[in-house]
Parts: sequence; C-alpha cells; structure tokens
Amino acid sequence: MKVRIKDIADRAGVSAGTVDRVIHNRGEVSEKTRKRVIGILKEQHYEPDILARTLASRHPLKVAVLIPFHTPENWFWKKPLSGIYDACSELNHFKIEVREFLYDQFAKGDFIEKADEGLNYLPDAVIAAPVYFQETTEFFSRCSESGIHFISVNSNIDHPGQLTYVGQDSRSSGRVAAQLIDFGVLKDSRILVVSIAMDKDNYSHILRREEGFREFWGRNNKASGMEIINLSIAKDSYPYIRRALTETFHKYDSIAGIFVTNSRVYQVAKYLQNTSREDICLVGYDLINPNIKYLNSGTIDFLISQKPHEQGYKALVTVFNKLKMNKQPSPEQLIPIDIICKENLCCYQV
Amino acid sequence: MKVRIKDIADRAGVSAGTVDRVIHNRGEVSEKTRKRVIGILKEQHYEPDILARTLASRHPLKVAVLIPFHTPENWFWKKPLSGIYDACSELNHFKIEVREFLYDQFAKGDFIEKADEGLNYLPDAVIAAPVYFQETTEFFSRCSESGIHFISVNSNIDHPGQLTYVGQDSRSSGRVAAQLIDFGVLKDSRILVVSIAMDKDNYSHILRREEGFREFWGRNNKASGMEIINLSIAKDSYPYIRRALTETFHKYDSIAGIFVTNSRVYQVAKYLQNTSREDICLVGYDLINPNIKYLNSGTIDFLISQKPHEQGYKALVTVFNKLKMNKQPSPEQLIPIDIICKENLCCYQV
DNA sequence: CTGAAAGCGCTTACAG
DNA sequence: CTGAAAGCGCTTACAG
Repeated sequence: MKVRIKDIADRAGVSAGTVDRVIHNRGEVSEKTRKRVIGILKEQHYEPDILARTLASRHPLKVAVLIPFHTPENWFWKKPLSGIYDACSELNHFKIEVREFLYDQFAKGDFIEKADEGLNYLPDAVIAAPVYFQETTEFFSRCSESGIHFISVNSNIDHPGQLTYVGQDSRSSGRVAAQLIDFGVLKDSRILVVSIAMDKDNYSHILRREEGFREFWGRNNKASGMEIINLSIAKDSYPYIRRALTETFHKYDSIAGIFVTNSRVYQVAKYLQNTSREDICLVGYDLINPNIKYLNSGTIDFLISQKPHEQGYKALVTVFNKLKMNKQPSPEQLIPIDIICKENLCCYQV
Repeated sequence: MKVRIKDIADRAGVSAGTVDRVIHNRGEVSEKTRKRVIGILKEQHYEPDILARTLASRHPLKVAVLIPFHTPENWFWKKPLSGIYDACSELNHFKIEVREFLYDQFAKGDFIEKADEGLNYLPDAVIAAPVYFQETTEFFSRCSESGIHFISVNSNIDHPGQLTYVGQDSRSSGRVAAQLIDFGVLKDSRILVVSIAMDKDNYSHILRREEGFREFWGRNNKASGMEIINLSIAKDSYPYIRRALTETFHKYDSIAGIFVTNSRVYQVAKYLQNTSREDICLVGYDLINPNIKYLNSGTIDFLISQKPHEQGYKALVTVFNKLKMNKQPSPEQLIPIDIICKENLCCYQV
C-alpha cells in the first residue's frame, strides 16, 4: 500500500542510497539512472515519510527571524515572535531551530546589519517584517540567490519568489472601521480621520487604510451626507497631538466619529477623555496596553486587531509545511480582521 | 543530551523492552524493577520521541466523532467536521483514524444508537456535541468506564473526567451582542430579544445568551433608559414568526434594535425586509447561508460566529496532544467571540 | 557513480 | 517476568 524508498529502489534496480540521492537532488548519480528513478517515483506517487526522515536526519531546519525588536513602550513586535515560538514548540519533534535577528525599526543601518547576520547564519528560510522597502527588497534578492526561502509578514513587499505573505488586507480593514463608525453615528455626521505617522515607512499601511475607509463611504447611500475630514499629525508626542486636535475641534464643531489609522489611537483617546468628549465614536488599531486601557474605560469603542501572534504562527507553519512537507502555500495568507470591543476583549488576550 | 530508552535501560540494568513495558503500563514487570525504572525515568526527565514511537508502532489513534449530521438546509454541523479533518490532515503522518457517527439532532433514539456504534468501534477518544443532556451524560460515563477519553464541543456537559470543553462562552456572547446594539441605537430606546427555539435542548445556550445580554444593560449607565422586551417563539416557521412579530410591533412602536439569540436571525431579517424596517439594528448568531445573505443586504448588522470549524479543529488537536504527546489540555478552551459584519465577512469564510 | 551497512529511538513478537 | 533481535522508513558515512 505505502510506497517506500526500498520499493522504488527494487523497481529501478538500484539501492536505497541512490534513490535517496535522486530525491534530494544531491548529485553523484548518472543521468541515466536519475531519469529512471524519477520516472518510477512519479509513477508510484512516492511520498516520503516525514517521521522517518526527521528521525534519521542529522540536520535541523534553520529559520532566521528578521523583525523589529520590542521595547517596554511598544510590545507589538513581541507577539509575532511568540507566535513563531508557539508554532515551533507544537512542531518541536521536527528539529526546527529558530534564530532571532531583531533590528531597530527606526535605524536603517541596523536593519542592514542584522540582515547580513541573518544570511551568515545560513538559514533554510527567513521570516521578515519589511520596514525599509528598498533594503528589504535587496535582502530578499540575496536570499533568492542563495536558495533561501523567504516570507514577508505584517507588510507585503511582494518580492518575486517570495514563499508567501502573511498579514492583513489594510484596505479592507479601513472599510471595516468605516462600517463600525457608520453604525454608531447618525446620518449626515462629521467624521475625522487621524493619521499619526512619525516615520514614512508605515505609509503604505496607513494610506491603504484611509483608502478603504473612504471607499466604504463612496459605496453607501446613508453615507452621502457624511463629511470626512483628514488630519495628519507628523509627530507622535501628546502635546503636539493635543494642539492639532484642539485646532481641528475649534474649526469643526460636532464631530461624531474618529478613525485613527494606526495603534496611536490611545493618544486621541487621552485627548477625548481630557476634554470630556467620550461620547464621540472612536475606532483604531491594535491590542496594545494603552489602547486596551481606553477600550475598557469606554473611550475607545472598537479596536481592529492585526493578530500579530497569528502572523508569526502562520509564518512558521508555512515554512515547515514547505520545507518539511513539501506543501506549497498560497501566495497570500490574509489574516481575518477581528473586531474587538470591551465585551469580547478577554477571549483575544492570549 | 537527549535521554533515550536505552539510557534508562542501562541505568536500570534491564533491557529496552522492559522499560517500554513500564512506560506503557502494560504489566509483565515485577513490582521491584517497575519501581526502579519509574524512578530513573523521572530522575532523568525522560521524554519519549514521538516520531520514533509513531514510526515503530502498528496501532493508529482511533477517534470517534459523535455530532449531528448536516443537511442542505443546515450546514452548521458540517463545519466542525471539516475542522476535525483539517487538523487530521495536518497531523496525517501520525496515524490518526477518524470515524464519523453522525446522528439526527431531532431524534433522541438515533443519538443513542450512534453512541452505541461509537463505543463498539473501540476508539481511543470521542469528540461529542451534546444535544441530549441526559443521554450524553450516560454516554460519557460509559466512555469513562472503558477508559475512552471524551471531549464535548459547542455545548458543555461538564462531565467529570472530561478531557476538555471546546466552545464559546454563551453569556459573554450575549454581552457582546448587547454592546453592539448599544453602540448602534440612541439612548432610551426599546430593544427586542427574540428567541426562536423549537427544541428544549438548545435552551441552556439561549438562556445564557439572554442572561449575558441583560447583564450588559444592568452594568451600564447609558442603558438605564433602555427598555428590553422578550419574545419567545416556539416554532421555527415563517408564518408563525411573522404573526408573533407583527403582534409585537403592534403592541410596541419604535423598536430600535433586535437581538436574536440563535441562528434563526434570518427569519427576523426576512420579516424586517418585507415590512421595510431595515433601519432597525439586528444582531444574531452564526455564519449560515441565509444569514450571510441578509448580512450582505444590510438587514442584519452583525453576526456572532461560534467558529464551528475551529471547535472541531481544536478538539482533534487536543486529542492528539493528550494521547500522543501526553500534554494535558486546560479544562475549558473558550473560542473567541468573533464579530462579523459585511465588510470583514470575506476573511472569515474558509 | 553506486551499494552495503549502521543508525535514528522506539515497538513488537518471540523465546526462554 | 525478562531479554535479544528484527523492524518501522529514512539518512549517513564509508568503501569501492
């Protein structure tokens, strides 16, 4: 029933060792027997037994992780890492070795340095969160040349030959935010879109979220009366943000809803709380601690989660499936857009 | 570094076969050597190599699945089944054998019959969705006697000795529904809670959802002005439901929101559409096709998913972890309460 | 370029 | 009650 290497070897009139050499493409086989063995492998639908393979093999699967490090102020990047380790420990019998190459997301030079180190580790695969577009592209090209598989998470570089992308569809998440605010405010309301971005790199995220947000209003009748106001704040410091918001509220009265296009929604929440404007609908991103605090106090109504833990988890499972199980992943693995409110928060905190 | 059976055997001055007998508790070992071997196993922190074990072993892990069958009108129960098979194919190298014992959820006799068949299959573990409380309890007791592990999914029997429960916290889901409606309606609104239950068995689900719903209003200030009206409809037929709703709308004008406590929310949506009341906030349960239709048309605002696929998936992984990896699961595995609206629907449809 | 043998860590009859 | 040997399906030096 089950076709083994021995069966193939017998049919081909060679030894198991030779079949193994063919299967793993490691040369030292005459072209003639190689062809013959390959033919029989296909004809017999040979599928390797991964358990036996792993048991017999000396080499672990080496995976390099190239993502920003996390800090006490920003725990976001801790999540993908724990996702990777969780997947790893579920697969712990398969000899997987994970090595971290964590870089400073605000220092391009550090990224380049860590990327080099990652390559020197000679991994079988790389899981990378692209922050610097140009540099990541170059890095992926080098992976490609060296036959190292690579995956982008959280933000998509879309490099040719990339194994998969694991992350959210930013545009859709913007539409979700729009629907939530639409549900919570009256017709003909005024709505504010706040983008707090100190570094250019997250731009593509933010821009696509804004696009999705507007797209929703474009499609819906009720929205015809809505007025959308954009506010870009270039600096992530509360006094700066407070000034910008004060000006805006001065200029436009009766704002009914606010969409903050990234995780800095807690800054806006703080302002709303300080100025007793908690009745305004507020929607933003990411289950980081300051946001959770304002979600629980009711100032933030909804948070959209990017599920960073799941991103890491899926990335590692994908590497495993491809390299150990020879299963080709789909080119994009879009993470569901979870809507978190105070009442369902508990079940999302792992 | 890695402790093998051979290492244990050497230290104990016995053969590998004897250590194996001790590990698997299969007797034929003198009490004296058994004690000694156990001591050394503990002292050396022996962890079996699952790959080698599976490779060498003849016996598959047999899992019986005892859940209602699905019909063209009700696909809900197809989902846990696919979840189980998906988990199974991810673990396909580990020799897992799944056998279905699907029963008619409206025929107690059929449940009893299928439960018997399940036991005759002599499984290592059972995954069961309890519909009939009394009968499932008896069934679980018989499993217990025969040393068969059992898991309840979707609805919790909480039988002593149960491996785990995989499913949602119904009360919390009711609170989530309440928060959504609270967000969408004005203060001092009138809200209707509709329970369409033709069979008593789902009662515990429904009751706890209603409880959670009211609990939310009890806690929140804004809610002080809300008026909650209960409507129980004992028959799942549209004409019947229409009559009940018409009466209710006649009696109470200006209903602003409706919470349907199970998947029959499409019946209410149909009524709202037919009577041009689509501006009423409508929240219910489950991503079944008729509900999805009304979600897309905008009549249903939010659906809460019970994630039946994930329930099945997790149940099987739990069985695997316990019986193959000897990992004890937590007694309850609560599934997140996903909020689905039109704009994030796509990423939840597997 | 190819094969025979040993080994990965465990389980399974079988013999005593 | 216990041990020695063969085997699960693959990989790895090594010898030729």
